[in-house]
Amino acid sequence: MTDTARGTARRYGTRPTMKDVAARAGVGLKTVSRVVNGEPGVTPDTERRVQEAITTLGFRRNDSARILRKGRTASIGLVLEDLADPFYGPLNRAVEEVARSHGALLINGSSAEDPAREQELVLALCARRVDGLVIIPAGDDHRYLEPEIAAGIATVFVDRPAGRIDADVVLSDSFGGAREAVAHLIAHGHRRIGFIGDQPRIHTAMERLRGYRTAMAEAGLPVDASWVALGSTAPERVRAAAAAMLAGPEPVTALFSGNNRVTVTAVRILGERPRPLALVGFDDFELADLVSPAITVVAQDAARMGRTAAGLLFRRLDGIEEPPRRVEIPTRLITRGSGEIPPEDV
Amino acid sequence: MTDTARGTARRYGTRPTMKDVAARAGVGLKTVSRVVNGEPGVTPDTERRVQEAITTLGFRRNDSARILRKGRTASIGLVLEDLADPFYGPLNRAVEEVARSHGALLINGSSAEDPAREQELVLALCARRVDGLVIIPAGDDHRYLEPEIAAGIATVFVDRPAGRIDADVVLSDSFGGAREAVAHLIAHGHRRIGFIGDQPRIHTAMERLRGYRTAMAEAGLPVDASWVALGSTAPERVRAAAAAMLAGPEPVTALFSGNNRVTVTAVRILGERPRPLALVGFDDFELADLVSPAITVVAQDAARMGRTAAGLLFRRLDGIEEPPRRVEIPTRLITRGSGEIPPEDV
DNA sequence: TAGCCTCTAGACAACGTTGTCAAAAGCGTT
DNA sequence: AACGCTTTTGACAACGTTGTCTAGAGGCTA
Repeated sequence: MTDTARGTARRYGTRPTMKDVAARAGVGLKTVSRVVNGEPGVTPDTERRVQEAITTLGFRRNDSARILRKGRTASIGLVLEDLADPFYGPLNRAVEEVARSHGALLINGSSAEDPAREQELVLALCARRVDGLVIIPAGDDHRYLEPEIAAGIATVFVDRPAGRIDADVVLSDSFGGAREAVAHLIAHGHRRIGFIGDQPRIHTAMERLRGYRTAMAEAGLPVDASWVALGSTAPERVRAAAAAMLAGPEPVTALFSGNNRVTVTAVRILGERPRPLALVGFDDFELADLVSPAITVVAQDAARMGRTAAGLLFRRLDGIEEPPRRVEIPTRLITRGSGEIPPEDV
Repeated sequence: MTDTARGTARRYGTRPTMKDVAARAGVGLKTVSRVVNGEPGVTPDTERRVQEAITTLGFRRNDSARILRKGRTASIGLVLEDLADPFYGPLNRAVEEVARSHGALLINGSSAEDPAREQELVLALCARRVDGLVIIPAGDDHRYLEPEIAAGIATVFVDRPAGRIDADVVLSDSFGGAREAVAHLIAHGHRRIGFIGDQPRIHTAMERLRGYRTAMAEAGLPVDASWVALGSTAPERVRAAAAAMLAGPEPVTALFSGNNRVTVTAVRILGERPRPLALVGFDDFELADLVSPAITVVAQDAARMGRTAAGLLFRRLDGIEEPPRRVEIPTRLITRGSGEIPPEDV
């Protein structure tokens, strides 16, 4: 093969470069670059020759080199808590769609709710020079991001606010949603209501607790210390918390669960009890209408949160300068039955 | 500031490079590289000076440049059908974990079940020179990947086999699972069983259909053409298909649903009917035990599929040469009630 | 003290692309 | 036939890192 002699042969594991294509087509390097990028100023005839060489050699532009040269990577990073959590699926997908519409790829990873791992992941993404970051924070101190932001990496936080730095953030109205949920239970006659939520260091957990307390206070109801349980969302912990609230002479007659994992466990507990227990869960889930009783929930619009966050990110990337924004996405109470069980039935 | 004069000042949006660090620390470029990468042959004193400069300037290695130089990107691509589909959550997460344990990042995207979009996404990942790809194929012709594979990009297909190329693939035992499911219904007395599955161009849909037909044939049961409906998994389509099977003088007495989206709709339909209908679904889902009746399913181990696929990928990346493998992950029938309803009750 | 060896350090090229600039070619006008 | 203009083309440097190679410093032995 003449190519071998010319030095444009392909060894296994070695890819042809623009130089190879140029040699093959008998044109200059830059001309190949122009063809590959659809830049003007190339004769149809030359273009054809280059295209031919590209096809024969199986050339594909090396974006690593392009990125190095251009400075922009056309990729954004998404750091969330757990890729397997159904709550993040629609959010993930929404961010991807927006990225795609801007021609960017999505690099993502799970922090597993571990601040150290979050930081490690975020900095790895920064080293890759992603153009921007969408972060569902696990930690509560993000000052480590300051040099990165100063260097131009746009950053938007979702679901929970950033810690100790000023950045865009998109939140659900946790406080309002929780307050509405608890007020709903109170309206149906409950006076002793338990709250099982996520770890206290998680912002949304505290906001939902605040909503709970506010609704109780507004109704003039006292809150017994034993009615509030914050901590891990592991089923055993949730079971233990629920058992504690349901024991004793004055058990709670209704439960407000702070997120979808807690809710699922709570539904299981309900199913095992002889008599129903009123329940409202924060965050909707598939089939919530099919279990019996159907579960009343405070629904968050995860897809909208993702879209909003990614939209904000690309606004920044498009160079729009404005002070950091805080966007709150409203929640919606969906009544299905479990929240409307009166205390007498419990 | 002396730095300005020296040319090592930081402008907004410009990051310090190793050159800047070197100038600041008064050492050579390569020495900085050695410190950054923990290579030996640097005096403790020199190392300290370099570290100091790194911290002051807020330097972070540019991995784009590193990748260009080294040829490996330490990242793998994952292309799946829909990031928001709960079935892919655990798979996604499992792949991520394996990637992480190998020090690689995960770039992913949804094909939305569109072959053209799959190809576009895959080729974009190849242009980024990911080290390997895990693909849940939407298309049925993957010859476009040949040059990429020849160039050394490792590729593993999951859930469905590759089309017209020879590559590693990790599958569920769709045939066996379906056969077992239908045999289970037959064992409970059903003779007219409907199958609602995914589009015929999807490999798993056909395999499950084959399992269905085999089980029926093995029991000596005829299959009426109207009992089989392949197509979109949109709720309306599934409803229409079910309605057709349940109409007429000889309606089906049991339903076998070909994937979890179909199952969810089928559960809804069941709930709306005055009398129960036997149902077995392919693919487990959260709360399948809590709806009533609880749903009997053929469970796939998505996490194991992801782990296996990623494991295979990294084996290839570690240079292990062997002919393409086809791994089949067994399924498991989980009986919960809906599959054990006898035909008389229907 | 000369000779040799080891260890630290830096100069330089290379990875594959794109931006800049200048040369060459084509064409119409005078 | 000479000039100027536009269009096409390619040479070259640069992006920020790492691998190779060599120089210099320092210590040890003969």
